[in-house]
Amino acid sequence: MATYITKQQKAVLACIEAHRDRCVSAAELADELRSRGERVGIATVYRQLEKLERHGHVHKVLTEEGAYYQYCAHDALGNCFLLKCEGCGRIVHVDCGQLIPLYRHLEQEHHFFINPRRTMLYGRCAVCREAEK
Amino acid sequence: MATYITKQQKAVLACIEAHRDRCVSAAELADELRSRGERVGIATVYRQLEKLERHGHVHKVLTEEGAYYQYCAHDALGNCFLLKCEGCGRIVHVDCGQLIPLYRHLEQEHHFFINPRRTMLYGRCAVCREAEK
DNA sequence: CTGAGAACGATAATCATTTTCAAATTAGAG
DNA sequence: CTCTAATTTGAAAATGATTATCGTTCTCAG
Repeated sequence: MATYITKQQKAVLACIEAHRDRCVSAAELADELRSRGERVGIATVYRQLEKLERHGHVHKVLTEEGAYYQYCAHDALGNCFLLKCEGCGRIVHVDCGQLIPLYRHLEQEHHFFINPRRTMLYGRCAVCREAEK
Repeated sequence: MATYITKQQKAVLACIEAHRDRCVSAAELADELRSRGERVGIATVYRQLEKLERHGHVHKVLTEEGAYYQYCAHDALGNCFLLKCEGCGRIVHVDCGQLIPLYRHLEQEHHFFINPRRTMLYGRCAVCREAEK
């Protein structure tokens, strides 16, 4: 066998899945798991998150304060992309076909093949935009 | 007076401005400045980059390998965006209007206002794509 | 039940970035 | 030009998130 299924593995997946739309750091996840009585080292949390990211179950988001992770349902890919508000930090999932023409253009004219799982657009959500006036 | 104008300040700005479309790390900038005979410490490079970013002269890009900086002419925005190849790590600077319809769509339908300076699309460049077959 | 291989966790190592602080630099006043 | 106070610098130490190490523990096919 190539892979063992461990209780830590399940625990990390379950914990990040429980958060759904919120982004959490590795440290937050570790703290939460420990407060539930799970015995999980921070290194394992990082290892699991990396594996989950490779398999497309989790999005990794880079920020000034370090990396954040977010659960990502398998079926919502392809037409789905991510927006992150620079104001409130919230990550918005948008599921619409508007990106397809852009992806096609980049492939044909610029020979670049987008990975939607990894791509995040930055900007301001309506609330923060309004608040700044 | 609130601010002194130093030669290091001018040197950092001139150096990153000379790169225009390329992204450079703080270490690369420092090396280049030193190879030109400038006496500049790495801490000062970081300090100047931070100041330049605050003033909107420079665009900071976060990657797995650390931060990259790119000179940003005030007028050349909107139509330009960044692609990063997950294979070779190269950052491609694309200047075309193809993103405009998407931005407009996001504003009108999803009430989200994109910041092109922060946004980076991830994927595979033609070379890496080909090499993987 | 067993053992080889996989995963674990504590801790050390890494490395980009930030902070510290004495010395050097700047610019306005005299 | 000279003096001085405030700012900036750079070498080195500190920080802090992430990764690597390695002996121990766990998993599961046989």
